[in-house]
Amino acid sequence: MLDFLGNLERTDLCGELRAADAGKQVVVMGWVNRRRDHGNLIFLDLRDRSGLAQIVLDKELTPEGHLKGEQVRPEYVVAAVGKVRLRGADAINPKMPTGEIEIEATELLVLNDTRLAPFSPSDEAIQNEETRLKYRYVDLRRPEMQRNFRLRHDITLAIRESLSKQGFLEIETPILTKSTPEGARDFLVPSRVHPGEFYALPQSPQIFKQILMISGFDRYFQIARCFRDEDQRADRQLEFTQVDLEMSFPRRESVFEVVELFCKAAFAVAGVALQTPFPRITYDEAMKQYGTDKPDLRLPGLTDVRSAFTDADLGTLQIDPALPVVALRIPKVGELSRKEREENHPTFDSKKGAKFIDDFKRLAKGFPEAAAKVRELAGAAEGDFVIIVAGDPAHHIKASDTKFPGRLSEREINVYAAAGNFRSELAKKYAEKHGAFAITEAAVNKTEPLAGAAGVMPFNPIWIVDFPMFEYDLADAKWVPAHHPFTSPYEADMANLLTDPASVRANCYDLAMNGLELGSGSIRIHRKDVQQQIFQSLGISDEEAHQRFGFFLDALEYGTPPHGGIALGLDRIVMLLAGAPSLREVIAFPKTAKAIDLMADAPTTVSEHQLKELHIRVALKS
RNA sequence: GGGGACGUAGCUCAGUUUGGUUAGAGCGCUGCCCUGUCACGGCAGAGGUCGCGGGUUCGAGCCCCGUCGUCCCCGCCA
Repeated sequence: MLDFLGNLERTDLCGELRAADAGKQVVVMGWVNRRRDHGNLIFLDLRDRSGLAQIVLDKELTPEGHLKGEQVRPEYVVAAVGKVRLRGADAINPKMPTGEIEIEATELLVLNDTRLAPFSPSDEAIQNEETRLKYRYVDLRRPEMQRNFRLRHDITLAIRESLSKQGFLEIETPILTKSTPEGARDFLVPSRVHPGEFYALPQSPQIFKQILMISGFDRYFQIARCFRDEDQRADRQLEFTQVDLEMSFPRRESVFEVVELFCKAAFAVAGVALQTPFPRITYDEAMKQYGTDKPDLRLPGLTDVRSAFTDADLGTLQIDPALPVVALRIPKVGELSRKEREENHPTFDSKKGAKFIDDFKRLAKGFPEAAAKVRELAGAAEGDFVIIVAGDPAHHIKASDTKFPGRLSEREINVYAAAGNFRSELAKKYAEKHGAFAITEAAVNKTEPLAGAAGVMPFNPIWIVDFPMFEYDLADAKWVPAHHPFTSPYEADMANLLTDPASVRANCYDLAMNGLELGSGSIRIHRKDVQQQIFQSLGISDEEAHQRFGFFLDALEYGTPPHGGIALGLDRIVMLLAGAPSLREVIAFPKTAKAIDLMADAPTTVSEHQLKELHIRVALKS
């Protein structure tokens, strides 16, 4: 028999009660976490979002309450009325924050019962994702999840506060907007009123925020939902949230300062201190030193070890002498057996036209000097695992060898990237041995700080700058923008737009942290003549440009101030600070890798009637 | 679109190597007992389309083919 709540009002949250509350008359409400029935004495652990408190139901004190206590089961929703009392010295539970007290109930109301859940929020073991997502409401009751969303709230609030203080206005932009053929696949929404026409969900508020600058808002931000219809990853969902901002009259440094300030505030609420300014690295240097444009600074980077080998050595080893020869080093891994090394081999992306040497004993037999020099150059200590990655002349790949002065060739980038991928995969695999990630775990779990490798911080932000403006498309033999076409080139490089596109650097920047891309932005083009030059260098006619971005190009002609901005992945920031392995841990209702909402059961087919109203006919591929 | 891992009780998993009687364990669940537990304890019990379909075989959880689902990765993500 269930009880009504009536006029009963909650006075306290379970997890907040302390010894100082002893003697206080309280009403607490929540879920039964566990029940321990001793016959005439029943203990309930009552859980609400603040934590647990023990309720005691004594048959002598409250025969009715005790009777109800016999009936309740885990996850029943109950209200307990009673008095907080200190536990006897031998009954104190030091493992619980509320372990010094308990609530001596005089009344127990059973507000709701429950079907047997497929798992219990009090379970320690991680459930399989399918079950967790289907019964997300139960999953979200788990203290870890409650903590993640409290953290997400606190971070979002800190960012809003920081940006507001820095003079940014939060302005909403449309969710139903116009499809632009650039970038990712759009989600389309059919128009009922306009047969055959579609809105698109925004991939980002990019064009709108630029128009807000033209509109004179000077500093805009938005915690913006974005939609991209692409395949998912652990750090990528179809819909995700960006901290999106744009500012007028900025130097690049002004954007960096704004971001560094709000990041500092956001990380501070998680108890993490970030050092500002964040370090910077050029795109080329990032590729050379880390083999990626989102480096993880917690581990040593790549080392150029070309000088350790003579041309003859490289010939014997069948290494391309014109391509980079780099060493990657994973500290403290110790000696690996042949079998252990071979298990790592599938991790290496051989499609990039690179090869590796991980058998140093064998290398040292044939090339003792080179092997020693490589370890010396890489700064390898005893027990550090070193691998050489180099170009494989035998492996033909579709990549350009064309060397544009001052720029890495595609094949060079491929060798660095193969080394970079291998580095981060091995770093993950041997995390326990090198210990460089433990300091991050300790920081997010707020346990005692562990000693990481010397100088290693738990979170390592870094700005990546000086990206190339264009990439060469081999298939179509033309230059294509590496970024969206409103990204400004450096003023100094503009003269080369048509004569030497390879040398043009984009005035854009990425923020990376611990191997994750956190954000990306740029100083935009604000002048019509520059925009035209860019289109011209991309081979886009005026007519075509207007068809694709018409309204925006119009707006550009009405007094556009110099402006620029950035967007940071809020979900990824929270994921990092929560120490979560996937975005799904910090998004309340995420989708699976196949883009399904297992709880709501979306997507689904819709009725003929709905389709008809939208002028849509479904034609499935047979 | 491609590659890989996984799928056995409500949950976590063992059993699959080498096919062979009635498929097991822990937790949870149900009933009874228990006044100081907090992962309470004790006794008894229920619970299985071994993801699904097909094949091989005297016989399939185990072998083969297909398929579905979850996860990870490549492609993709201006």
